Amino acid sequence: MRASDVPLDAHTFPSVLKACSLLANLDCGSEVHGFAVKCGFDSTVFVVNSLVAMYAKCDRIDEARQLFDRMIDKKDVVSWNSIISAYSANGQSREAINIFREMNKAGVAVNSYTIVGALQACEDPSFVKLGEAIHGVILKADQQLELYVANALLVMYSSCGRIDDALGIFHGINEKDNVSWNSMLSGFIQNELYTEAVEFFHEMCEMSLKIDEVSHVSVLSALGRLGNLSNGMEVHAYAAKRGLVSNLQIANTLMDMYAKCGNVSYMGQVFFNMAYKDFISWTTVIAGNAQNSSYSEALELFRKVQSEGIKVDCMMIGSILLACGGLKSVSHTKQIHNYIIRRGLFDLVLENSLVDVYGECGEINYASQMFETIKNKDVVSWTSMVSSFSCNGLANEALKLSHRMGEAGIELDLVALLSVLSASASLSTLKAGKEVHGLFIRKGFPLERSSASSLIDMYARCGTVENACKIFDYVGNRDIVLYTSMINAYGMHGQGKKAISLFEKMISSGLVPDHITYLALLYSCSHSGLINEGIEFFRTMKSDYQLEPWTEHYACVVDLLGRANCVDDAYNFVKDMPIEPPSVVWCALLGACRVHSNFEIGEIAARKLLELEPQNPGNHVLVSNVFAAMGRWKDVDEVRMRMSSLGLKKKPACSWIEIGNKIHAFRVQDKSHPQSIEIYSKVSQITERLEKEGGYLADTKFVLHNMTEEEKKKMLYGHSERLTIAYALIVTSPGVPIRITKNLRVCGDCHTFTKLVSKFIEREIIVRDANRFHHFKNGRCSCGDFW
DNA sequence: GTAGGGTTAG
Repeated sequence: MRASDVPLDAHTFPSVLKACSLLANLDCGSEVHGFAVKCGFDSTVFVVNSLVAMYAKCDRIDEARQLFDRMIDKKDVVSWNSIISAYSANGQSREAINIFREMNKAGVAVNSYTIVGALQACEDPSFVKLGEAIHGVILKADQQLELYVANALLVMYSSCGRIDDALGIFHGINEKDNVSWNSMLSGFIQNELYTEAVEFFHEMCEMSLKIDEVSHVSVLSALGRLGNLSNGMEVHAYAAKRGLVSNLQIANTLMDMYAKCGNVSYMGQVFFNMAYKDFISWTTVIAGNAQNSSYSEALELFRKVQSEGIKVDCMMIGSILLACGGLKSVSHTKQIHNYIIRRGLFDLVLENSLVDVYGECGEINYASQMFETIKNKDVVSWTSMVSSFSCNGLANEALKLSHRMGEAGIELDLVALLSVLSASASLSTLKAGKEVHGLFIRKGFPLERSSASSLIDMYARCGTVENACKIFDYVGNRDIVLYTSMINAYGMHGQGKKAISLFEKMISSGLVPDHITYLALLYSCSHSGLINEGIEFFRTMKSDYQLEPWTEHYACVVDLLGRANCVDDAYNFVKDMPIEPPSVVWCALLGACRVHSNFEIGEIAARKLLELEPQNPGNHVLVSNVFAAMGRWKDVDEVRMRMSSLGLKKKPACSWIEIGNKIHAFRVQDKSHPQSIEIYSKVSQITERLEKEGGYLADTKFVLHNMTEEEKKKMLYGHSERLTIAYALIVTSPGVPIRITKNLRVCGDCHTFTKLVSKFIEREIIVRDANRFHHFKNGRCSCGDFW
């Protein structure tokens, strides 16, 4: 239609503008605005009102506001209502409420449209008080709530987390319509009450209400979050029967449901069958792949998005970054980072994700640079950086950063506290861990689920299994995660019998163990030398609970057989594995060969290990240790040469102890400590005493260098754990247990040395090495000399 | 001129 061809009536404009609004087509809308000006209708109130609504729907709230302001005293109630709902729909609650107040002050009589608009603004929980006040006013004026108003009240309460009030409104509505039912349904979902949502949906079905597209979308999203695949498929079939699968939003939600239920192939089928896909379809399918570890597929889909010119937004990039993190691929991450910069797609979520993903890729410098450039760091930014430090072995930096976070005035939430807790646990710093425990209490976080499990883990890893036990006893509602953490805690400390009886208690309380529970249990058995029990548990996990063992479970059994000096059986077991044995299994076998001096199988395991993971310096060190123990120096040299030709460096050994508020760390042959002279003389003094009283004889086969016996002995005296023990004996009082942490495994000679110290100097010593705890007491160690 | 639905993060 052209303004010049047809004489236009002012009443034509609202309907045309309505069409523009529905299509969110700003170009058309502006053109119509132009016509209106040309025709001189741009001061006709109902035309301007429609223009205001159109601009608001097209995300041009400022243009809408200008038009509204220009009307001055011509505004009618519709004008006020339009601008209020425009601001509400735009999430600008504060502005909507200001105008609502201004309108009241101006003495304009409000109607139900006004109330609905104002209530929408109160969907922001910080304005719920005003919402309540409006509710009160309406109740006074009318006995019976108008349906639109009642529905808006319902939504307002459920958005503010007041599901009971929402239900109250819902039940008070006499003539409920679809919107009432669907709003209630999505209210449950907003408040994470997914089971209730599904029950409510069934109630809707039973009452043979019209289940429309919106109801389908809602219930599918609830089923996805519950991971309820079978019901999800039922709803899918139901929707298909009614021809609703061609609905774009239903198809998108179906994909999300399948992804959240872990079924990528069903998701793919829906995607493939969609006749029309929007960019949310692509985002959903990319996110679904990334969440289900199909990282390369996610990246492949993103390439297609780019080549087909499909719209890309921050959410889509967020999922791509998840895939980059899963692949631990620095190059992909950098590519996406550049893409974000080129397209100007930055938002806080993406910046935070980049910190996280660079951390996961082991690029702590990039993570840190990214973190520093974020202008308005929120608690997620800080937490991402803390976990990046933590998962890259920089737990000390993680703790320091958590203090900076507090100083920056950031309120630590549950996730932040959990990541700080895990940093304290990996450092074994009981003091820091206890501080975080204190924060949990002060901030009023309930001791349950993830917080309780993490605290148990922290106390266990900090060497105080008693405290772990106290937490466990305190928690009333125990799930398998909690039991598993506690079983693991006992296992770490060589208290296998307690682990088993806790497992039995768990079974009798009606809980069903999973793979992780069995892993903790088998690990406990192997670390306590409970060989027959462990092998029996390995059998029952399959027969009683249909759990197909993972490679880690196989590794535990190899370890168990190795302890029983059944190295041949262990090797046969490995050969009979239904899956290709991974490095953990060969590692366990190699350990058995070392202890029982089985050179033949040891050699096979060593070669396999180096073949599978040639880039892991730890494996080379382990293999060269075993060759050294066999006295095969030629092979030791060969492994070392290979290491250096691959550019691999041995991780330097380090041990540390917490004294007062300070962590004292020692490296091999470390002379940097201020009391270094005193420490070395303490080592000689103890060594002499142990030689005399305990018959200690330095076992130089643990020195992996070719040098004279005297030089080798000197090397042993400078081992990091020995320096730490000597320092602890200088600065702590008799009778106080000594708790030491070491980043690698304890060497055999240090193990003997520590046992003797525990007997002749009468000191309990607890050492946490890379694998487990050693409790040295009265000349014995809880590991039974097998580690 | 009013209301309800789908995709991202530590």
